Amino acid sequence: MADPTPHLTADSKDTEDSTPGLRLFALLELIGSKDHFVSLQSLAEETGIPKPTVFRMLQTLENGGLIIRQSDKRQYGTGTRLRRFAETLLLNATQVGSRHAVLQALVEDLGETCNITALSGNEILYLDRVETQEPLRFNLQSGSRVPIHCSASGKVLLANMSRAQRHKLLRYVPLKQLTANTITTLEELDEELKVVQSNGFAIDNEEFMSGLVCMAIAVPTAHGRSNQCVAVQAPALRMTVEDAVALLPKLRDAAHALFEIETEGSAFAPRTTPTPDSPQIRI
Amino acid sequence: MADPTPHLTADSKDTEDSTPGLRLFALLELIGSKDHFVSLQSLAEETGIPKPTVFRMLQTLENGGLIIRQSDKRQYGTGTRLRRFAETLLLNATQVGSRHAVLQALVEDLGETCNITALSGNEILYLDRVETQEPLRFNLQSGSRVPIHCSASGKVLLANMSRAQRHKLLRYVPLKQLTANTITTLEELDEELKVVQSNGFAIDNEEFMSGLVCMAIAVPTAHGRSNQCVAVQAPALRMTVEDAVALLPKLRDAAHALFEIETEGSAFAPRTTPTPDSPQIRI
DNA sequence: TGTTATGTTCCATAAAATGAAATATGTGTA
DNA sequence: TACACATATTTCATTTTATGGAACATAACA
Repeated sequence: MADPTPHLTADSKDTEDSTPGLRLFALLELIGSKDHFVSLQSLAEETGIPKPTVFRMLQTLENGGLIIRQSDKRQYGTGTRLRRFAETLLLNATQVGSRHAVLQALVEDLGETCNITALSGNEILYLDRVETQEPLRFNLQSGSRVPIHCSASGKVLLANMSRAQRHKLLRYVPLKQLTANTITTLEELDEELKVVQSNGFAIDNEEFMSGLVCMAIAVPTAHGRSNQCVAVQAPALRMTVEDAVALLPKLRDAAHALFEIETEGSAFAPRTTPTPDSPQIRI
Repeated sequence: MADPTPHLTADSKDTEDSTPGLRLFALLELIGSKDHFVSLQSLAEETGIPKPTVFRMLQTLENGGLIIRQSDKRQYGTGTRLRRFAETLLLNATQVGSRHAVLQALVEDLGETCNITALSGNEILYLDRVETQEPLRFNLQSGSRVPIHCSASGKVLLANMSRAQRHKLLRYVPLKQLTANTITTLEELDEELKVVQSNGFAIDNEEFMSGLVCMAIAVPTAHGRSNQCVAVQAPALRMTVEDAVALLPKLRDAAHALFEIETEGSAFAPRTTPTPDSPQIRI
């Protein structure tokens, strides 16, 4: 049975253990999150997975050298291979590091919270996020997801797609009304996206959450369509739509920096953004 | 269609893939071992696994939030969940017990606060920390982070990188001036790193915080570059740079002990540090 | 010694992984 | 525009693996 209804996991941090491989990894995460050795029994209890199954999973992990058993054979802990993996991973996360640095600099410059987002499935995924120092701010974790039709990032990425592609994607996405401003029909959305496309940026004018204004532009790519955005957001009290538009040049600079990070190797990064100097902006 | 490439993976990366779960993890390792995004094709080639299979595996990993696809959907990289896992793992690994013990012994020996640190993204992460008994001391929690360019650990790890990798990482890291001594230009930093590399240790001479002196050396690894440091720190009033250098041998012993803990299994631990007996030290 | 908590094996069944081949999608070129 | 080529995705019959209830084994404890 193909599953026509995509799961909107929203912000639930439940690990979707849809397949044995991911279950195995989840078990690994559980073991790795302890600072002490753990018994089969406790793992079975904590995960709710039957003991024989956990037993076999642990056996598999041990064969792989990912976990080890203490001398008495009854307690499990993380293995060398796993720790080496973790170290290598962090060591090579230089892209993430640079990305984060760009975001941080942008936030310090603008004084408002900024995000790097990506399209994942039919939702917008927060890749990274740096918060403003202002006491009044909205709280969204890096790694969480928001709907595509009522977020600035979502609209930018949709506007970058072909009409066919977009409609295919939106087919199973309910255009849920989250605030009074949320766009809830395909026709209206198509209209809005035309504006977005011609402007080169998208505004979320309290369409996702009342009182929250957001602006996003696409991070250019060397080839193909963009799948990432950089966005700024703030309470409507502090940032009007006009204020947001005024930040555009700085966002563009950041987007370009992100582009250069993505295309790291290429010594010379041709500016692929059309970037007309002064596009006529319609709001 | 002549197939010039024999199916044996050239890379010797062959881990006993006795089961799908481990194969999945091996794929994850391969992706995590790159400092750039990779295509399905290249993964299929490198692993020798047929494309449709790799495709499904990647799909699984993406569903689990372990990897993400960038821009044009054709390149894969490590996801948020995976990096969080790596950090948690290093912070909580089951050998923290022994690790902590080594640190504790070192602190008792030296009489000053010592840390174990790791690189995560573009920051230095405090993995563990034991405080001196002295009443005058600086307060930094285990789990907190400091900038890479003005910490002894950061400089050691940067010195261990290739020039290209380092510059990629530093390109977007603002070299913020935190004290009068902070190095704030790439040129000066490059110079300093040469010294660090030749010395085999790094000094933070009140570059991060006024009045705080710190020295760090890398914890050796069996394979690849080091991602961890052991460091000692103290108020400048109590420890001059010369004092710090005098502690070098004891730090080296501790680093070696940590190395042995990390590689617990391997009966014989070859000393991978060059460790020339008396390197000419430039300060 | 008996009792309990925990670890391990068995096995019929359900679920998942597999990869060759076909199809689709994009990318570069005439 | 069309065409060739590379890469990505879907399909599907088949093999392989995972699953968990129940039985069995072993260590821990009183």
